[in-house]
Amino acid sequence: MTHHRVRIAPSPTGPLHIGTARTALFNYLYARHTGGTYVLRLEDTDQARSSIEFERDILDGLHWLGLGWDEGPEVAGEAARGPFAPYRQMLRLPLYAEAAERLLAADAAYPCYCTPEELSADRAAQEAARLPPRYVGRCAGLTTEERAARSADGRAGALRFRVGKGVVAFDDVVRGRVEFDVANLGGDFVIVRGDGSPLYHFTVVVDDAAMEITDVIRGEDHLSNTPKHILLFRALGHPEPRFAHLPLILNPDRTKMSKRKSQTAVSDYIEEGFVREALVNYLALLGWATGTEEEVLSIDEIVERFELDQVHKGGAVFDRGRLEWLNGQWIRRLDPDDLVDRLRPFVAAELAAGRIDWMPPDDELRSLLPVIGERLPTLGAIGDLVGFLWVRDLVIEPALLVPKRWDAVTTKQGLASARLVIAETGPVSFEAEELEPPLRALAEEHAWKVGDLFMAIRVAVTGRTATPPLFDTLVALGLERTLERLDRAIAALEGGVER
RNA sequence: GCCCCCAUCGUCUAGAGGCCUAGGACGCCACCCUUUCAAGGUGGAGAUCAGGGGUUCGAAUCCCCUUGGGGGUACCA
Repeated sequence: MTHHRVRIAPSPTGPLHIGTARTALFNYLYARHTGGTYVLRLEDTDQARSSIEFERDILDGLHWLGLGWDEGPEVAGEAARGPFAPYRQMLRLPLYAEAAERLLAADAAYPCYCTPEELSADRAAQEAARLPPRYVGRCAGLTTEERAARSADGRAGALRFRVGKGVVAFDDVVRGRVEFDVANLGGDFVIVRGDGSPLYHFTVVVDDAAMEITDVIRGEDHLSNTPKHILLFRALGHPEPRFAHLPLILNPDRTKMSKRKSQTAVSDYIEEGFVREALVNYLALLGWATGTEEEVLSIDEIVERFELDQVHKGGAVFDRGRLEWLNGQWIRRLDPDDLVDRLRPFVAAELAAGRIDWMPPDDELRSLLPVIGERLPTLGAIGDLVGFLWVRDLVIEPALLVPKRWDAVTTKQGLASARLVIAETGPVSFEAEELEPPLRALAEEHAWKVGDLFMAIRVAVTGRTATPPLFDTLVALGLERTLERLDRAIAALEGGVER
């Protein structure tokens, strides 16, 4: 049995994209399922667009998701670990130069001196003639003397790979047999720029060969590039890996998921309070299914069940609603202490934003868990849900105070008598179970609907109509602050309310 | 334009010739629970399996065509 080596090769030209995360996940799943090796390689040859900030965002994001790799740079900007180091393409330049030299020596590639103007003129002419764009091969047959003359002119030669003739076929693990006629590849393509820097199609093959990658698992957008890669593998004298092209993640309009039409940055999902378990679970189920009716799965359970050849062929629309549902499932499954740890930064963010006035201690947060857990679609929703617990002066919309069936006078009377009842229970016995019966009795005594009474109290102490259960909320607030808020609400009702 | 890929409820999917009068999940609707909101439970609407031809005793499943959608066509990755 072969030892599988797979890789994720992100380009630090933008923040970690949901699609990259999914590709990373599938590589991870495959490596772990087969007991193989999972490599991370940074493809930073586009120096104009690459940055260390993006590199950090990508590595941190993948770590956050729990998709650790066996070889590659652990931390942005730092050296990599593994037998094939370095794992950052800008540090591997000599390797590409050497490979380019070999291809040139074998005449598998040749220097091309065409100017951008010539090239775009060619393209324009082809377009006018309604022909597919392709390199015309102006420099393909240059003699050594002609090449020397052009170099002497000071023209920088790019290196073009000879595409040749024939059909390239391969067996894609998810798609089956795929064939391309080399004639449709667009002619000889550039592998090294005029300035000597190598291009993607070239570096990816040189590195996959050097790093002994056995299975290339990537997005479907690379399917049409695969014949170029295969040709390069052959020219370099290296056996071709197996290829598996994953279906794309789509915008709601079924085009390739993009920043323009969807939220694509993993960091944005983290900031909203999605948990890694849910994101991983959701992403794994985009384009793959267990074949059973299991839906909520941990990453280990997914590793166990994952099979690359069960991956779907068709693209999948990113459905945020389903992700939110899974997020709720996972929030409810988390260990309480873990959940407190994860919630804390979101409460801190509320404080930093000035939406609350102080930071609750961990044990307070923890005691709240039973009533807030099932009400949090995301961790970031905690402020909206119970932020009222940690503000000094609650702002209440007076009109909200009066239940639909009541008027201001009744509300005032209701709150005042409720205040009396609550005060009587005293601080020692201020518990949910003790608060409810007397308040219900109060409603009955006045022939009020309990819902109306409870709603008036709810709004008075929280400022909202949707909250966790009322009595748990009162206990969380404490006797003193409960009474204080009731007093303020009663005062606000003075002189009636417009509605 | 050319090349390649794809096609089951709105969405994610089960389905590898008879088990399918097509199953599950999200979302939606109703009911139950209930002090609000959730969560949970029960039920419902929702797919002539893109369309048309074949193959076969039998096709969502195999083949062909059409249509539709997507991706790729750079001295980007």
